[in-house]
Amino acid sequence: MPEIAEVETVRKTLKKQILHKKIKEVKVLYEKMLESNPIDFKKDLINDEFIDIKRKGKWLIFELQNHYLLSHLRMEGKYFLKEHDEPIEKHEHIIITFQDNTDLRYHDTRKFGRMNLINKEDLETVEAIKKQGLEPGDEDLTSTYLLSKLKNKNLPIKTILLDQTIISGLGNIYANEVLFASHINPLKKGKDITKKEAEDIIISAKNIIKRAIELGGTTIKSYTSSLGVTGKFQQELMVHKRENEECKICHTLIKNEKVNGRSTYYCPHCQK
DNA sequence: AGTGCGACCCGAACGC
DNA sequence: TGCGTTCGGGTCGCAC
Repeated sequence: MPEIAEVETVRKTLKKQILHKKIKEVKVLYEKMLESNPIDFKKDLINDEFIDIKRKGKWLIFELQNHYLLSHLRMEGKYFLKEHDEPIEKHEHIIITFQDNTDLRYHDTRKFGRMNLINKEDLETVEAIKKQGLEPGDEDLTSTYLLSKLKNKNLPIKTILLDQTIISGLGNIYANEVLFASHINPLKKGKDITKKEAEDIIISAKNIIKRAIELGGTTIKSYTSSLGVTGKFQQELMVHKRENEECKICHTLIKNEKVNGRSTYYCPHCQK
């Protein structure tokens, strides 16, 4: 499932391959995928071209001459580049065809991903983008910032780390890994996090995300595509998806329990 | 305002 | 074997 590292990898990979190619056809095979009206979506994309691809948190922001295409991959979204004459596969929902007869195809098994085509001047008004917090790669993300957000919070720190308005881009996998690296129990309440612990969280988040991006993301499920995006970070996971396996540090069995409805993996010995 | 939870999806895993 | 059921996961929107 794509987290920020995968999204960043997709951004970089696509950027090398689709910029400045004129769009000649757009197929929308699953309309609920779009926040926009499908008719306008097609009309506005055709004859335009991608001129840059940016990212905000887990949102991909495709810049065109006149619009931005916002795309969130959620759990299973993937982009493939294919020749236009290749058969359309079951879960390909949006197909953008370029003048050179190559397709950019959006594939999403569970149909959870979303796209939104907006006018350029409206980017600042899109709530989903506007409310994103600081990113792990952002210099302004400091323990002071995090502590200010944790003050008075009764929620478990694990839940808070998933709140994209505080830290943008940490998903379930990285939240589990960051807390392991910081030796913090996932259930510890936000308001009880110390300055030292907040520092550990920030340092771990920055390191883990940086490392994951270097390795091209996590991708538990195999994710080979025509883009050549294959995550290697899963080999470095310390707790995530390792229930009842030994902790790589102390050999205690890793636990998995739901915290606010989300699978939470931790070492009961290393994360007291 | 802060918090909790169902809905959105469908393949995989599980139960019988 | 084959059927039916349950589960998961990021985000939104609604209820409290």
